[in-house]
Amino acid sequence: MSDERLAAPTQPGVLADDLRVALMRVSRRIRLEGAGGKVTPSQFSVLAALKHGPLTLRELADREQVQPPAMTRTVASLVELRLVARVQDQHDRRQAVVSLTRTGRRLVDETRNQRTEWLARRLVELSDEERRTLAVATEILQRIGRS
Amino acid sequence: MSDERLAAPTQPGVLADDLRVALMRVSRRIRLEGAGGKVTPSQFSVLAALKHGPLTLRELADREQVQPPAMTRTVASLVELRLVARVQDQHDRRQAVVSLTRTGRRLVDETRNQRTEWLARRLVELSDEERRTLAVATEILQRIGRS
DNA sequence: TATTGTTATACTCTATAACTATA
DNA sequence: TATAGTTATAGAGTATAACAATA
Repeated sequence: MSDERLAAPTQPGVLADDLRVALMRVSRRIRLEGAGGKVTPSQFSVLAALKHGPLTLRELADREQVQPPAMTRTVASLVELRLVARVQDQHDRRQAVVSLTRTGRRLVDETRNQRTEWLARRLVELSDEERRTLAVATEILQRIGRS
Repeated sequence: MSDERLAAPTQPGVLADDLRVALMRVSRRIRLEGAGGKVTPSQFSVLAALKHGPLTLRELADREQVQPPAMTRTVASLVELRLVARVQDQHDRRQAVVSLTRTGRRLVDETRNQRTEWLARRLVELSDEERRTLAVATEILQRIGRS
C-alpha cells in the first residue's frame, strides 16, 4: 500500500484550494491580534502606509485604493487623534503631505509587534524542521506576493 | 564562509515577522480576486458561511462576529438580491432560518474558483520541490489556524 | 423569565458629483 | 485646462438600547 493518502497534495489545483483557505484563516487571526480597538482597520492601514515616510493625500488614496474624499475623512480623524500630522506642500500648495506623529509611529510599531508575537508564539511550538519548512515557504510566498 | 546569509531565517521572532508580512500580502491579493463587485465583503462572507447548510440569524451573527441587528440588515439585503432565502422555523417560530438560493450558491462557487485559480496559476510556475514545500507548509498553517 | 429577532438611532467608511484653490 | 483636495449627499455596515414575539 502506498502512503499517498498521507502525503500533502501537491497538484496545483488541490494545493491552491487548501493553501488559500489556510492563508485566509491565519491572516484573519493575525489581523484580530493587536487591533486593540484604538483605531479602526481603515485608520490603521493608513498609519501602516505612512511607516516608511510621508505621503500626499492623493498617494495615500491610491495606495489604499479608496477615492480622495474617503481619504480626506480618514486623515481628518487621524489628525484629530493626534496620530498623523498634515502640512501643505510649500512648492505645490494644492498638495497636503501627511506624516506619522511620534504617537502614531508608536501605535504602528506596537500593533505590529503584537501581531508578530502572536505568530511567534505559534512558531516556537513547532519543530526545527517545521520552522525550516515555513522559512522556505515564506520566501516562496514573498515571490507570489510580488507577482 | 558559511552560507548563513543565504539561509531562510528560522528564529521564531524573525521568521514570524517575515511570514506575517508575506501571509497578509498574499491573502490581500487573493481577496481582491473574484470580488467582482456583485456583493460586498460582508455579504460574501455570509454567503460563504451558508455554504455547508442553512443557519439561523443568530448563528450567522455569532459566526460572523456581529450583533444581531447588523445581521438582520445584511440578510435583508441578500434576500433582496435573491441570493439567500429566509423561512421561519416551524418548531420555534422565533427563529429565522437562512439558506442559499441556487443563484447564491453559484456566486459562492464562482468566486471561490476564481480565487483558487489565481493562486493555482502562481503555483504552476513553481518547481515540484517548491510545491512540496508549500504543501507541507499548508498543513502546518492549518494547525496554526486551528489554534 | 429567557431567547430570537426587529426597530430606532447614531457613527464610520465608502462612493459619485459638484465645487474651490492652485498650477 | 488640469490637478489636488473638499464639501454635499447617499448607501452599506456596524453598534447599543428599547421593543415585540415566542418559548
